[in-house]
Amino acid sequence: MDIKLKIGQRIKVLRKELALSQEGLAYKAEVDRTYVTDVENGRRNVSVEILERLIAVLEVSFSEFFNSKEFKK
Amino acid sequence: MDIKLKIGQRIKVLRKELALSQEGLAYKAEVDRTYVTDVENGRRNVSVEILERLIAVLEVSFSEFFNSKEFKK
DNA sequence: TAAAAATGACCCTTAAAGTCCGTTGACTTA
DNA sequence: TAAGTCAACGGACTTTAAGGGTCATTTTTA
Repeated sequence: MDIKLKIGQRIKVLRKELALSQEGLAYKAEVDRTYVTDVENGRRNVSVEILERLIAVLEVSFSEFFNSKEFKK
Repeated sequence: MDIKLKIGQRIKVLRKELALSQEGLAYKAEVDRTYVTDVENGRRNVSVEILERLIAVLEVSFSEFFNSKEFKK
């Protein structure tokens, strides 16, 4: 599966665990509202600085974010 | 420390473990040699697709790449 | 210790990342 | 009905990632 989609799905799962809307995540991470939709649907090749902002809002470290079975080989 | 530099340093460590030159890594990952220099020195905000190519050459998964102390909180 | 190899730094394109405006449809609640 | 939230999508726009040329500097090795 595409890395962009894996990341998008992981973000979506973590976002829902926090009962946050896409717009809420976007606001807190200071990215565009429509951008979050695209990222979650695997349509964006995010840069590491943007990813850092998103996963900070999701309250996980890079290590935790990628410590999920879809990122293991 | 800046996320770009953390990633750059991690790449450098893994690259040296494989006794690979920046040019060798660049060639295998199909990116420019000078780009690898910049990435390792924390001057590039890499996208996840480029990062995927680099860490594939370094023979680690995303999970393994980020399973290093600098990425834990 | 000189040559060769590897890395670093600068600058300039262009392809793509990321923003911002809007609309639409599904679902919920009053 | 109506009004609100949420997600998806499109088009136009601005900003920046990524590619690539060249030369300088450091490191390695013969």
